[in-house]
Amino acid sequence: MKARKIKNRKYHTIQDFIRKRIQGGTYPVGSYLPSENEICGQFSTTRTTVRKALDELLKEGFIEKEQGKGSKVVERRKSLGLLTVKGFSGSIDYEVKTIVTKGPKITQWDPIIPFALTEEEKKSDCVYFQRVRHINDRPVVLENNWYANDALQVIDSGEFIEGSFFKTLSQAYFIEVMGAEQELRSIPASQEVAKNLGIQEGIPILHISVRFRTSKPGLNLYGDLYCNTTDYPIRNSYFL
Amino acid sequence: MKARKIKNRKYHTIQDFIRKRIQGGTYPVGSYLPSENEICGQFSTTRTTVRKALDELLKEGFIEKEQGKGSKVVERRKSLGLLTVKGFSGSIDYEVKTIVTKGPKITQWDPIIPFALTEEEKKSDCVYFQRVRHINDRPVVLENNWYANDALQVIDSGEFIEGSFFKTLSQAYFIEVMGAEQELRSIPASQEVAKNLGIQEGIPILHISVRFRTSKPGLNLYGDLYCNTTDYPIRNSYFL
DNA sequence: CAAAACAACTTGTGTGTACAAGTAATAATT
DNA sequence: AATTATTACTTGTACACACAAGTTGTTTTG
Repeated sequence: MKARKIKNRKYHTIQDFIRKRIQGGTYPVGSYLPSENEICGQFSTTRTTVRKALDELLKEGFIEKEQGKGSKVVERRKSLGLLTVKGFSGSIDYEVKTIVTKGPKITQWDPIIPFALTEEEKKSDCVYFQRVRHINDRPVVLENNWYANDALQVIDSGEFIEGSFFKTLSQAYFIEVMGAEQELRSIPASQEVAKNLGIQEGIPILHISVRFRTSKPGLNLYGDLYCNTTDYPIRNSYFL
Repeated sequence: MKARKIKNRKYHTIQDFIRKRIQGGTYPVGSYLPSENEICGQFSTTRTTVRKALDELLKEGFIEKEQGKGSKVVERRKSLGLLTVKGFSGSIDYEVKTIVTKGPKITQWDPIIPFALTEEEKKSDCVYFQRVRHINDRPVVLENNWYANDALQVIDSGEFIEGSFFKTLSQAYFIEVMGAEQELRSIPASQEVAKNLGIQEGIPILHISVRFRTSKPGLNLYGDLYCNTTDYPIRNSYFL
C-alpha cells in the first residue's frame, strides 16, 4: 500500500515517450530518431533536457548516437548473463530454432528453482513452459521457464512474436528485462535431459539457473537451462 | 604509425585526473570526492563540465553519487563475465584464498587458448602463471593465465597487491580491464585438473576460457579456468 | 568532368545561471 | 529534553546560448 511518489522529471517523460515508440515499432530498428532540436520543439524544452533523455535511452541500450547523423534505434542486445535479452540467438553464431515442447500452462512452482520466491509469488499460481533450442537441427539446450500468474497472464506460445518470449513481453506488454542473477554448475546429464538432448546419460552438461528481473513490479522470470556444450560452447562478451 | 589525434576535451582531463587519484589511493575507497563546486574551482570550469566527467567515472564504476552528500569512491566490481574485476572473491560468498602455483615466467603460448591472437602477440614472448583458488581450504578453481611480454613486463607474484593481479595492474600500472569475452563448456575433469582440485577424474567441470581487454593498447589477458561447481556454483548478476 | 568549396543539417562540448531536492549539523522552539 | 525550524552545504534538473566537429548533398571552381 505504499503509494510511491511520482516525480515529474521532464527528461523522464521524454525518455518514456520515445521508449514506447521504439517498443511499439513507430521508430523501428535501424531508423533514426527525430533530431534533438525537433524533439525540443515537440516538448517545448531545451537540448540539455532532450540529451539527458537520449543519454538514458543509450544506457538502456535502445539507441546509438552517431555524431553528425543522428540517434539510431538498435536491436537491444545488452548481454544479460549468458543470454541476450532478445533471445538465445545473439549468443551463438549459428542458426537457432526454438521449439516449445510444453506449452504455457498453470502448474506448481518447481523446487529446483534455487532463488528465494517472494511471498506474492509463493501465493500465486505459476505459469510454466518448456523449450528446446536447436542448432543445425540438433537439440542443444533444454530450457524450463516459470513466472507468477498474478503478475502476468498466460501467453499462448502461438502469440510469441518471432518465437521469442522476451520480444513478446517488450512489444506487446512494454515489459523490459532490467537485470539477472545466475548460478552455473557443471553436472552429469540426467535421464530426462539426456533424452531431450539426444545424448548419453552422464555426459557433462552446463546447468544455468537464472532469475530475470523485469520492469513490471513483481514480475520475475525464472529459468532452468541445460546446455550441451560439447559442440557449441556458450559465448558472451562484456564491455564497459 | 598512426599518430592518433589527441582531442582536448576538458571533461576528459578532469576525468583522467580524478581516476588516477582514485587508482593511486589519494581518494581511497569509501571516501568522498571534493564537491562539484570545488572541482570547478580547481579546473576553472563550470559544473556542467565537471558533472560530465563524474558521469563518465560513474559509468566506469569508480564512484557512486549520493544526492545531498557527494560522490563516493567505491570498489570497482562491475561484473565482467563470471568474475569481478578486482578478483575472484566478488563472485562467491565464501572466504577465498589464492595460491600462485606456477610463478610468472616466460613460456610459449598455449594452443588451448581458443581466441585468435594478434600478430603482435604471436611474435611476442608469453608470460604465464597458474593459480589455485581455495574456498574453505579446499581447492575449487584451477586457473591458467597468459599475456604478451611485449605489452607488459613480468610481474613477480610477490608484488601482487593483496594477492590480486588485477589490483596490481590498476594501482601500480594504471591499467584497467575494459571488457571480456568468454567461452563456457562443461567437460569431464582431466587427470591434471583432477589432481589439482583433489577430485576424481571425469567429474563434470566448468571450463571457462576468457580474454580480458585492457586500457593498455595491445595488452590482453587470457585465462583458462577449471571450476569444481559441485559444492560452490558460480554466481553472478547483472543490472542495467 | 572531377575536385574543391560551401551550405545545411546533425551531435558534441562548454559557459553561465537559477532553482529543486536531499543531507547533516546547528539553532530555536515547545 | 525532545522536537521543530533554520542554515549551509551537497547533488539533481532545467533553461538559454554559443561554438566545435562530423555528415551529406549541392554548388562552385579548375
